[in-house]
Amino acid sequence: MSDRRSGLSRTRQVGRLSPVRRTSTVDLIADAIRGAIVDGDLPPGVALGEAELAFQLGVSRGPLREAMQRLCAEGLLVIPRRRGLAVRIMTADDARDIHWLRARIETELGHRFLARPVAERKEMLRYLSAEVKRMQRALKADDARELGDAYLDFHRVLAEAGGSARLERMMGTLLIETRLCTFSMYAHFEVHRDLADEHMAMLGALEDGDAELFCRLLEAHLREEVRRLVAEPTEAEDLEAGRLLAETPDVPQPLGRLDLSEGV
Amino acid sequence: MSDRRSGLSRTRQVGRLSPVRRTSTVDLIADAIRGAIVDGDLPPGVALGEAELAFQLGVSRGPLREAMQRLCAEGLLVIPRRRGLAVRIMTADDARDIHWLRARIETELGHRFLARPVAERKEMLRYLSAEVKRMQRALKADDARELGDAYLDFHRVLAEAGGSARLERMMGTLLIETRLCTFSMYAHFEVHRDLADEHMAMLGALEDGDAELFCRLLEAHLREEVRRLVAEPTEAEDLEAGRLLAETPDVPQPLGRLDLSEGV
DNA sequence: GATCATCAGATTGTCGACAAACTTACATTA
DNA sequence: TAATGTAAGTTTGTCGACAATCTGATGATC
Repeated sequence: MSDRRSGLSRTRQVGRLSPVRRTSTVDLIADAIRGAIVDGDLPPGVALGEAELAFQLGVSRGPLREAMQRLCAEGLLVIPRRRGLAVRIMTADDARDIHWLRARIETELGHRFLARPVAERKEMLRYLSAEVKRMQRALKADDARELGDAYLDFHRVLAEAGGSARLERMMGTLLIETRLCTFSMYAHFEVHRDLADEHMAMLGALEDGDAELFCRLLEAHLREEVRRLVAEPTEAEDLEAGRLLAETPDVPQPLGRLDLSEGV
Repeated sequence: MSDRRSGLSRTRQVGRLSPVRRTSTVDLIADAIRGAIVDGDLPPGVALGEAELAFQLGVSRGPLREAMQRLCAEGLLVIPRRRGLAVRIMTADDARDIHWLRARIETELGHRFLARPVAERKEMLRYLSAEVKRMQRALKADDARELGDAYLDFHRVLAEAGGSARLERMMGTLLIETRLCTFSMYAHFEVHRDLADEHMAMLGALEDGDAELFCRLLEAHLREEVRRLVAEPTEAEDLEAGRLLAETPDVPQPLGRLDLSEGV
């Protein structure tokens, strides 16, 4: 079977060359849009035209539509027939669902984390600690956006600890959806003063190897997060999926700095 | 805000009309391919050309490529650069991962199921019971394919009990991946004689409202399933992602009955 | 005055075509 | 004989264009 790799298999392989990561245009576009969503440059519910978006990204409509389908499968975009696309608006039910799922997944991630060898754990703890410090700095600077980014990255690191690509992907999507909840409810970044402290406590539990405490803290945090989200009733709340685009302003908004730097 | 729905909001709404489900071509294609994967018409790892596939489906390459991206996001397809597409080959690690995730999700589904009102539960129990009977019939007839389908449907019904679209979608993908595991390891449908009995027991636990027993039975079943899958070492096992397509025969195989009946 | 029909405008869904990239096979050379 | 260089062939990635469809508004009718 392996004689197919004729030339290579008999040649001595020196060093350890990792395979080149060649990303397709569709990947680039999907990442750009995903990033724009996370950054808040594409607010939920705003109707976007394909042609306009494709022009801004510097690609034609073909690859853009392919990327749209991928993001739609992730649940980040809605594609109403013949109405372009729009970032999905999260409802209170979505918020509950997302945070409930995250609780189930992340508590398990905590267990998986603590099941790893100490060396790996130490390295990850460094990363986690760095993110907590980032939260603290952002809090001092009153930088809601930076705070939110550090928050997402903290949980992303946690997701990596699971050692399952499938799980990591799920968490990645859930985290973006989490932010979409914020945007859908508040329409802007929001500072929570106790966020850093909560995560400092979680980090401590992981350092101490106390799985149960970690789970308790995490679930409390997520519950609190949901409470904050659904307590504040906004216009987004009573939007149903069906008339998702009804509220969008007629003037197509400028998209902010959407850029696909190296694409063509 | 609601005055946008001018004509309708003032008209008396008779009966309960559910919104028309207008499926796009991309949806149709994605469903067709998904179905072909589940039916085993598209075996894992076989390289497929876009043009050929598009022709068989009676569509052009544009929509097909969009559908490909969606299925790729679901983890069912791999799209190597400039090599067309192929159904993903599941490894032993994948099998473990999938079944582990299913255990986490489905035990929770059991709890959610038992938390529902009795009336709803009864109806779902009928569906579940029907699937178990289907398994028994298939077992008598030695129909591996029918058995497998009933198995998937049983767990699909369970997924619906969760009341979370997000969770249902995850489970849907995981179930297809489960079948992909079978195809990847055995390359054909496989009859397990105790499948019906195992599910009969689970059904009984749900009828009795015994959540703990249900979870125990379910986890035992999934563990057993993994054992069966990884115990049988096949050529698919030692295939790594990188040379996924290396083994594909040079003759592009006929795709079986891939059909998009109503598409154009 | 409200409802319905008609029409123009704009946008999407789909297709066909071209060029670039990759694979495979063959010839050449050490 | 094995490895390298070259070339042809095939397939993808991308783009531009056309037609079908939907939206929104205007005008006619009861």
